[in-house]
Order: sequence, then C-alpha cells, then structure tokens
Amino acid sequence: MIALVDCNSFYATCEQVFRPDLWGKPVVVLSNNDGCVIAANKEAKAISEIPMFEPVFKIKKQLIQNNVTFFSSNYTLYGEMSQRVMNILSAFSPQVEIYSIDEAFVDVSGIKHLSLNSYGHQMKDRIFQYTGLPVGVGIAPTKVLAKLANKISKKRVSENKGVFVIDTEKKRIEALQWADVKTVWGIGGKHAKRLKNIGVFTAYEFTMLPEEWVRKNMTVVGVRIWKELKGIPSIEFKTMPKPKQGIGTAKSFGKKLEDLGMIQEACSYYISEVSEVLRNQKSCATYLQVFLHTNYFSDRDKQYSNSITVTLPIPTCDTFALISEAKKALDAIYKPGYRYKKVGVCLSGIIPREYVQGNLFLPPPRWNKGELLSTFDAINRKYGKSTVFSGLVGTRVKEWELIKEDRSPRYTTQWGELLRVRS
DNA sequence: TCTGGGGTCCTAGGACCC
DNA sequence: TCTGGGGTCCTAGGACCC
Repeated sequence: MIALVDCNSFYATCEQVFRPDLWGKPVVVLSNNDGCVIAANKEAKAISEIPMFEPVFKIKKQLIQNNVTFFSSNYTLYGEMSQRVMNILSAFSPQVEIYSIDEAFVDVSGIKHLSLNSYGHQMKDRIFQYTGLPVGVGIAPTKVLAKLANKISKKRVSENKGVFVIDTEKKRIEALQWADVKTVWGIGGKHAKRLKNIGVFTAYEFTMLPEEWVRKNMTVVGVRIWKELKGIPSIEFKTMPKPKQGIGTAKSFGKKLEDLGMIQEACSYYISEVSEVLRNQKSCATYLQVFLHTNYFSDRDKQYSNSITVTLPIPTCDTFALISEAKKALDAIYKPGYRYKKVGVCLSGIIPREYVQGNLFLPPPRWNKGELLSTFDAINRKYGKSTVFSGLVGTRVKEWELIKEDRSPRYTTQWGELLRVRS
C-alpha cells in the first residue's frame, strides 16, 4: 500500500504559517517577476474572479477589492519548509519517494499494528504539529489510486478529515465512478478531450476501454495509468532520485534589455547557478545550450529568438570555463537592436565526474585537481549565495534581476529575518 | 507598462551501421 | 519486371507533471 501525502495550497500556506493574522483570509502567491498567480489558498480559490495563471495586471483590481493578500514567490522559504515535511515523513517509513516540492509517496505496506486510516491521521497530525502545514493523505494499492484517494481526502472534508483509504474493491469502484477522467494523474487536457469525444467521462469508464485502444491512442504511458487504476502496480516506486539529465535555468528579466553586456552578466549568473547544482551531484556536462528571446506577447516589439548548443572541449563542471563558453555562444546569437526579455542556459550530456575522458591536447581540467572550486562552494555555503562570484557576473544584478516586490522574509534561513513574536 | 519556471517520458523519423 | 533484414543513435515534438 502506498500513501500520497500532499500539502494543501503549499506556497500560500507556507506564507500563512508565519502570518497568523492571515488565517482564514484569501492569500495568493505570484510567479517570478510577479507575473501571474501560481498558488492560492482555498479562501482565494473561492473567489471566482481569481483564476490561476492569469496575468496579475489583469486581475489586480479584483485582488484588492476582495482583500486578497499577495506575495512574490519565496522559494528559499518553501524549499526549507518542504525539507521539514519530508524529514517527518521519513520517520513513518523507510521508503519515501519525494515527488515534488509539496508531495511524497510513502510505502506503508508494512503497517500491521494499526489501521491505515489511523496511520494516515498520524502523519497528517504530526506534520501539522511540527510545521503548521495542513496536508491531505490518500492511501491505495497503486500510485495513481493513491493520488485519487488524496483528491478525495480533500473533497468532503467533514466526512474524510483529510485522509482517505482505498482498500476494498467497492471503494475503488466508487472512487473511479466519482472521478472525472481529467482529474486522473497523467491524463491531461489533450487526452481528456479525446476521451470525452468517444463518450468517456469518468475514470471508471476509462478503465472499461480495451487495452488496445489505450495503447494506440495514449501510448504505453496511458496503459500504465489504465492498469494502475485497475489496481495493478505499473509505475515504479523510486526512493533514489536519479541524477538529472539536464540542468537549466531561464528567467525573464525585470525589464527588457538591449545591451549585450548586461545580458552577458545575467547569463553568467545563471551559469554560476547551474554549475553549482552540477558540482553538488558530482557530475560534469558535455553540452551547453544558450538561448535568447524577445517578448512573445508584445505586438510592438520586433521579435527575435535564437539558440545555440556547443560541445565542450572536455565535459566540465567548472563555473569559469562554462562562463567563457557561454559568453562565446551568446556572442554568436546576439543581434543588436532588439529588446530582449529572457536569456537561458541548459547543461546536458551529464555524466559522473569519474567517467570524464580527458583530452590529449589539453591540460587536465581544474576541477579535477585544484581546490579553487571546492573552496568557492564552501564559502558560499557558509556565508550565503553569491558571497564570492565570478567577475564576469558583475555587480549590476539589481538592474536585470526579476521583480519580487512583495516577498516575505526568509524566516527559516536568515538570522536577520527571523519571525518577531513580540517587539 | 505588465503574461513562470523546472522537469519527465515516449514516439516517429532521419541518418547511419553491417 | 524484380533491390533485405536487423540494428543503433540522435533529435524534435508532443503530452504530461508540479
């Protein structure tokens, strides 16, 4: 049996934990650059004029009219709260698969001394007690069914109190008949539409389709979902995250940029971020992609976008080597006279450090012997991000950085921003 | 003025090998 | 008249997730 534990409106409730004055009031969290709404608590969801993913400038009036408190996203805080939740879960089972920042699958097969329903309540209560975050718990024989059980745990709250177990055939059928096919994990908008066209509206009706039809129209991915809904485990339980296959970052600028120098600095900054991730997982990258584009939404601006992928002379995780490669790549695709909105970098061909093959005609890479990069990382770990950085990143970060006007304090990671209980 | 960011998995088709 | 059969590797694009 597998439990799916999922935090309710995670980002919004993280903000509320530190702002008891906002309990019971509508709260939303905005995307990077304060562009659109990416999370809303149930009070905010209840206000129908606030659709998710709507650009903020279009609904700002409604937010204010309805007394909605909004926050810029504060990933440092959410990431740290997430770790606390995952740590608590790891005490409940040796097998935990962290699926995303706010949810995890927990193997509860071994639980014999009490009912799964009580065990679910224990997880839920302890997480709330230790972190202040409300969660929902769904327990079932497969991952897809556990996801569905979780959804049911959150509906009809008074009845289920945030925990729902599918442990009998009767409950499974009832759950399937209750669920709109679109709410099934893995069935998105495109497939749901196609299914509705052939008269399949519920998860139950979906399981009644012949396997051949599912395979033909939804590939083996669809077949796995189909089997899982029938109670046949078909999606692996992964406790060890596999090393990433690609590491990239791309963010819109706080304002549009024309100047190559400034774009280079942003690009170098992103390279510093991704190469640090690379070093943390003890890997090196073989390819580097750099892309650049103007604002697609603008009717007035001339549009241009381009991308380039370079093969590195030797796979590397060296920030400085990567920055100079990225600079060359950017020079090759940059065209003056456009107002750029975004630059991005992506590392791929990621291999473990010990498999890197040297180049006969080049000196051994720096990361392979020198202490420079490990010292660099150690300093930034101890004293905070960007305490030391490459000179090519420059010091004009504020001029292109994304906008975060309403970010809450980093309550859990900065001494200077601790929550003040009384002044 | 203003529209997110980071991922995974699968398939088809092209180019190539013997 | 008539042109095989078995592979690999790579990329782009689609669909989905949070």
